[in-house]
Amino acid sequence: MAKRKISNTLALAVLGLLQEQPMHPYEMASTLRERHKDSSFKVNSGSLYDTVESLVRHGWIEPVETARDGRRPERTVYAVTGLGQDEFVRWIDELLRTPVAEYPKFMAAVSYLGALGPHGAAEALAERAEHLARRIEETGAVLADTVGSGGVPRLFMIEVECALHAWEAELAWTRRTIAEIREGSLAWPGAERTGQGWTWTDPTDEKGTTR
Amino acid sequence: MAKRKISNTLALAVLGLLQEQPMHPYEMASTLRERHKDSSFKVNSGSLYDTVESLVRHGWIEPVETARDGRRPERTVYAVTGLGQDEFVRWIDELLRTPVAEYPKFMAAVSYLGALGPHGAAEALAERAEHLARRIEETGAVLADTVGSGGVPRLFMIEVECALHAWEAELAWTRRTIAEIREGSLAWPGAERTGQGWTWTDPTDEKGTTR
DNA sequence: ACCCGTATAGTCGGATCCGGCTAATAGAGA
DNA sequence: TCTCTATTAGCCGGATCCGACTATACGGGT
Repeated sequence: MAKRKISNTLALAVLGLLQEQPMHPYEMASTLRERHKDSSFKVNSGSLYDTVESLVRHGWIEPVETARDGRRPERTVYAVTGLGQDEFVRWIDELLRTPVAEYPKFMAAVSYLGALGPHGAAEALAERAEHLARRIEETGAVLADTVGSGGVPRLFMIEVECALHAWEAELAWTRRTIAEIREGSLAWPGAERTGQGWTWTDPTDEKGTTR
Repeated sequence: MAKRKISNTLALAVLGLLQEQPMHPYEMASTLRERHKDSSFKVNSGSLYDTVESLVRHGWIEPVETARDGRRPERTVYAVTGLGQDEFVRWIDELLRTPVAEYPKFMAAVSYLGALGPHGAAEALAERAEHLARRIEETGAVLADTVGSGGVPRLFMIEVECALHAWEAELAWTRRTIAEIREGSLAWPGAERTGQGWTWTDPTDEKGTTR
């Protein structure tokens, strides 16, 4: 599959907002935050202006007016073009259809879980589990009093449900792994590379070397 | 929490490898690929050399020799320093303990699931589900014939189990959502923004609600 | 003997990203 | 009335990242 000319998903958010009505960048940022979309998109004002400019260059959006209130910096209002409208839908479709490799920080750390030793690893994972549990609870509450109260249709916050589900899975894995470490069912070899391949010490076997 | 001076996790991979023995960058890349660590770290040769240089600047690693075989480009071999060793452990600990916001492409797309309409959305999700299922199967197979055969201790590929778990959760959510769309239990309001707020058509209620 | 694909090893320029900055206004409080 | 902070709005320099490229060596086929 050919690479997309614009890959930053913040551009997708911009396109989404302009689908509703023309806006200036600052309003995009505040609207995204208001709607809790800042948990699915990294809303950074610096990147936002770059992104908008890039969308203009590609002809997906265009400036429609530049207004000025008093002596405040002038705001440029943008609207989506026909091309932008099409690309918006095509892009979403593509992102949904084809999973792409992502590299979450957590995976990186889990790769080297061994380095902390069984005790340290369980400790660290336990703290993460607490954070996750708290975050899940908080997000659940937000969801309950926006969608739950009927203020916003469920579809408009479906990504929050999705994220919640993902965190729950991560929490489950984390807790299970802590348990396995503590009960010893996850063997903790000391890693040593000797010439070709690996040598490690099986903890069930007494003469162990640790690095 | 103060921001880390180096945030690219590829640096963590480098540190991890140099924990075992000194190496030159090209060997790091091939070792990572050999051990399937390239699914947790984005191994890009360009980034790798930049990363190594940055680690040197920070004094976490240092060049120990520059060898040359025949007329091939010379290779610089690096080793981890004491500082680098400490930081390695501290960094892993921090990454495990505190979850940070990440912005997967999938979440971005799910945010605008509505734009595809119920039919298109279910279609797209269904294709994703197939891809995910295939990937899970393939990865499971790899895991089985590396760890399963006893060639490598389980701890050394624990991140693969973790990723597998995450994909399974994503697949479950995806399938459940497809089902909800198809059976109509996920209401599909037509989004229209009228002046302030939205108006949407609630399929159960005839006269739209406004927010 | 020659060609082609792959492995080895690394460089470089340009695109992207982001944090920190400016600057004006509105409103709260002393 | 005067200062202090928050909000509105956007800009910019430097750090980071990555794809595309160079160049040599090696092994196998024809």
